[in-house]
Amino acid sequence: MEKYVKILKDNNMKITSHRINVLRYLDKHCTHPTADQIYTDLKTNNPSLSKTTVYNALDALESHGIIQAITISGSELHYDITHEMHHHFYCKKCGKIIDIEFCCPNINKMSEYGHEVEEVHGYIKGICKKCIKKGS
Amino acid sequence: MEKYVKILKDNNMKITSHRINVLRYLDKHCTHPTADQIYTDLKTNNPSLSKTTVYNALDALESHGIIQAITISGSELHYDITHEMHHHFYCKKCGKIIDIEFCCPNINKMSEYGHEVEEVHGYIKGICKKCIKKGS
DNA sequence: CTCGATGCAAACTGTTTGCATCCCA
DNA sequence: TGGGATGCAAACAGTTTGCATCGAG
Repeated sequence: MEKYVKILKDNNMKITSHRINVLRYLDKHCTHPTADQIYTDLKTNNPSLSKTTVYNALDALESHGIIQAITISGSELHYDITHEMHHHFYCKKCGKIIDIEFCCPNINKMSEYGHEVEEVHGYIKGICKKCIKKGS
Repeated sequence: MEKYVKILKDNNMKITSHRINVLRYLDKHCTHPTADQIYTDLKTNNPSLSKTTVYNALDALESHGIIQAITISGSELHYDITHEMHHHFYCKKCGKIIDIEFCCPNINKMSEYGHEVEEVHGYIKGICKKCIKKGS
């Protein structure tokens, strides 16, 4: 059984080819794509695909905690497969999102506040290495 | 000279009453308001105020680093006066944004990556204390 | 007097909704 | 076969843009 089928099955989600494709796309691309990027890329091999379906699939996957929405850009959502905690760097110039491998040890302190923590996002914004080089 | 006038002057920004009002609003309200909330509240005492002006003022203040846009909700921008580094908790139920007083000691590690860091945002999402109580 | 700030309306973008049809379980 | 998934179009929300007018410096 394919890896993605298993993930869907384990989460009691109906198995559809679109969901598998979206999931595989996010697994294979570490670019933190937007719904539109996923839609455009998948549509080339699957012309009947609708953008609504991509939104539906992303919502379903997110609500099961399989993927996460990244709100770093402020204008559109980017998506990431949920795995070990890591942070993100957002380049204000080229818009690229880069994985940052450390994470904050103070997160455990959150329990002191009495809120129920479901997600932790570390967003660092600035100018990326490449754009600095280009700019100078 | 009023505090807010000084801030604008120090940043070589033209002093206008709208900008002062937006700045004062953000200083007095720790609610991380959206552009629309600021607009609605300021409009009651200043009926001729336009939403475009609020957007312009927020953009100008942000580009000078006086305020920061918070992208935690994913659907609309919230604003915060820039002061000591702190993080934010977002309640998925009531939508409230709550200040979190700690910040991550690993931020200094960012220099290792070669990117130029301008902003650091720590976003924690879940269910807030009040909503937990209400829910049970 | 000049250039940036303002206000209005229209445009734009990403996302959501309504509803008929389709297809997995 | 039933209920959730799909696809299309229209609706929506937040933000941006164009442009004429206003007002701070």
